[in-house]
Order: sequence, then structure tokens, then C-alpha cells
Amino acid sequence: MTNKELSVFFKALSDETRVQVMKMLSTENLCACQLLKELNISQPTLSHHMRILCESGLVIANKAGKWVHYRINAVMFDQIKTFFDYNEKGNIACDICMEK
Amino acid sequence: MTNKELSVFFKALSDETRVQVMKMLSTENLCACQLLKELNISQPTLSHHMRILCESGLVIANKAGKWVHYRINAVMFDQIKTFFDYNEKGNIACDICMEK
DNA sequence: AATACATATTGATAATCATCTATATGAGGG
DNA sequence: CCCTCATATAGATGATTATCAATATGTATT
Repeated sequence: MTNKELSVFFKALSDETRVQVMKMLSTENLCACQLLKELNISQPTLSHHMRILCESGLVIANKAGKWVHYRINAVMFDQIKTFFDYNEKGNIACDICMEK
Repeated sequence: MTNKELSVFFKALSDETRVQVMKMLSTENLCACQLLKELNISQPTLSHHMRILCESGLVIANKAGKWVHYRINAVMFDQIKTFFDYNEKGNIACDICMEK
């Protein structure tokens, strides 16, 4: 994944409300009305947040009649997770500073 | 971790330049001068980005004379990773919608 | 002390963003 | 067809942000 792609994912998660939505969706798939009931925001604001989450690719929307059901995109989640795979290194100093 | 804490981490990663810094630091620990050489940004802008990464807790700074060495905070990385642990669910519809 | 170098801070600006109210779209039900 | 309900869009506003030039701080070296 490119830096740009990753930054878009993280930007989608950089809002407290959207983090809460992701937590809620990680427990169960929900429709917009159920999300709205638990979040203290207006309906247009929720719509705005869900658009950002969907456009980032983190969440998948599924229209069913009047309702829209949301679920986490597990494939994306797994991909982003690899960004945090990291093995601690012992060296503190960098080459350049050592030369001088 | 609270929603607020997580959103701060993700906000720190929501910038393309900072994602690149994290990638560079995941390969090796580096000082500011070395980061500056590879990134096409001014020195104050780098300083600004490194402050955000450090204040979020994702990166640890270590002052050594004139230089500052940066390294990834592995503990934080591991904690954030758990946010992405997710098991795909089969159910699409939510209870509320089903009732109606 | 004086100078050179690495990094931080200040102040300014243009861009992005979260939120709201008001309104629109669209889907069932009577 | 109208009416109701779920969601989306438009437009406005206040807050935050990324960036730079200019300047400050702090550390070695001579």
C-alpha cells in the first residue's frame, strides 16, 4: 500500500466518532438508524462520517430498501494491520550522525 | 484504548509525510537530518511532523548532543494493532430493521 | 567568546474538516 | 397518488491543519 492510500485509511479513522462506529461495527453489522441512536450527532453528520468510512474502503455499505447496512471490510482491515508489523531494533544512532 | 486515544494515533498517521516517516523508521532508527534528506519538505515542517508523531506516542525521540534520534514506540504499535483484530461476521441485517 | 550546525518555535496563510440547518431523494404502505 | 420514514446532499460556519520564511535555542568546535 502506498503512503497516500495508508494516509487515507488513517484519516478516516482520525475522528473520535468514526472510531466509535468502527468499534460498534466490529461487534455486529448495523444499519444507519441503529448507529444514529447510539451516537449523539445529527443524521446528516452520521451520513457524512459513513461516506468517509465507505469511500476509504474500511466499511462496506449495503442498501436494503429504505435502510443501509454497514459492515467492516475485513480484507482492508487485514492489509492495514500489516503496517503495524514491526520488530524492535536495538540501534539508536544513525549512520550520518556517527560519521561526524 | 479509548476512542479519543485511538483517534489521536490515527490522526498522527493521517498525513502522507508522516506515514512515510513511520515506514522509514520501521526499517531503521534515524535522526532528523537523515529524515530531512529524503523528504521534500522544509526543516520546520519536519520538526512539526515529528512533534505530532512524538506527542501521539507513536515515536520516541532521543536527544544526543546536537542531534535527535527517532525510533518507533513498539509498545504502542502492538496496542494499536489489536484494534484491527476482527473476525468477519455473516449477518448483514440488524435487529431494528428486521422488526419493522 | 565566536562561529557553525541541528533542531525548535513563531507567525502567517491557504486548505481541509466536523458540524449544523434546511432541503432533496427514494422506498414502502395505505 | 400521497404520506411517512430512512438516508443523502447542499450550503454555511467555526475550528483545525500543513506549510513556509524568519527567527530562536542549544550544542559542539576552534
